[in-house]
Amino acid sequence: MKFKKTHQDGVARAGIIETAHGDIHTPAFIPVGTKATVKGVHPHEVKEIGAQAVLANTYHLFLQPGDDLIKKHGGLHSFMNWNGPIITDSGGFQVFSLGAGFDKSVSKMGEVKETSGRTPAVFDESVLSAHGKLAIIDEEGVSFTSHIDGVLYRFTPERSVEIQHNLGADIFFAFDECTSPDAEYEYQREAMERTHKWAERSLTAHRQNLDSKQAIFGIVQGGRHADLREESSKKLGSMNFDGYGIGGSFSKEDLGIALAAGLKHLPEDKPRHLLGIGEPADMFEGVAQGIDTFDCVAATRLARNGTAYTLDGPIDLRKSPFKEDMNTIEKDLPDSPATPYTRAYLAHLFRAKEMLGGMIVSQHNLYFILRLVDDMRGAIKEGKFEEFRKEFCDRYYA
RNA sequence: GCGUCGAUCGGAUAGCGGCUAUUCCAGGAGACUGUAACUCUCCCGCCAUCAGGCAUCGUGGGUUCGAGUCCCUCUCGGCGCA
Repeated sequence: MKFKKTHQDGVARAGIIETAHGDIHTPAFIPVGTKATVKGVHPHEVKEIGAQAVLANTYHLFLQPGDDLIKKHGGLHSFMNWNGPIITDSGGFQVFSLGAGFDKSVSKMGEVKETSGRTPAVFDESVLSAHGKLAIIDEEGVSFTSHIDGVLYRFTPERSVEIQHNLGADIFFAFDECTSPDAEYEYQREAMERTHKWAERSLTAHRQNLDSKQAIFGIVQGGRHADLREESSKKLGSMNFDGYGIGGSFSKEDLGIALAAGLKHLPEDKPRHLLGIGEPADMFEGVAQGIDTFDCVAATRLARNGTAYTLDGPIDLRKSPFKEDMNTIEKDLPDSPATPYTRAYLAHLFRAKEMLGGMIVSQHNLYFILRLVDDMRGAIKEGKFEEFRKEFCDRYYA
């Protein structure tokens, strides 16, 4: 993998990530295909809509169908019939969503509230069940029970690298710990330091495999604390990763601060990915601060739940006003895959629980977000990024 | 006509003498950012200063400390026999 920066507009930048399976022109949005499928959208449609790459998940594919099977199949590209670039996430986010975030209403951008919960360093089924969680973290790694069949497994940084080698993505992430936004400062520091150690172990494990042509990205953590973020970026930036991810969760207001501090000491000539962020305003902020790529489930999840992006903000097609709305989702995006359909038809599909509704809107939402980031790239090349940002946001958030 | 069974929120249901009448669907309003998510939450008789208050199980009576639950009347409907 190679990265070339081609344009600069303030701190925002445009460039090209070259992989064995093709180029990614950045800034770019990478659709999420957790279980080797972008939910509800055919691979050829994902391509036609304009996706340059997809992002799959180590945890999910390890559990089902198993990384060995995918290796036997010839790797993820062959398995899912996607011949473009593929990125795999390490499973670190699942440590959060199945551990600290389990059975709580904490999400990636959740409200911040203080609690005193600490994560025990012991692990077996009884401890897991006693804590009502599916994952427990210790210094060496994470023990977790499968959400599918309850079997106990263990991930370490080395194991995550091994699995991701079997999956064979062009780019993969080092195993990290994604903390809850409501964890206290001391825990954020502890988790960040653990993530740093895991990053070193991941890097070492990866470089030992001389046959691998895969690129490895390290993940900056530190929660919503600027000092931790800066420390994390300094530490990770000094390691020889091929690129970097900005991970974790933070309240919406803190995203800008976490980005500024988290990107501060990363090398300019390596790509930066902002993990799990896909709201337009947040992506504008990311690009403005020098982020090159994003991935996010929002486009497809919202779509399956009936919400479609429009240039005037999201609309929930299940709501009563759309029952007899004969307009298309977004008349100002005539090339959207959803253009041939009226809001009334889509509203009907959702009410009738027909899967086609979610499929069409998934395509539309992906098209909307992909195009938005493409337009950001175009604006950077013309030196008009901030103008484009203002123009879009003035209408979208009006 | 006789007998019998039944009538509970828009629909379907639970409820067999004891707090606030159950659940599902439909309807309404929200949520969703490295996907345990085609999911989840709340509302769905009336009033409400959001604490609560007042109603209500086809109708009208009755028994009882207490009735959707038991008894009688009527109305409507299903079934059976004439």
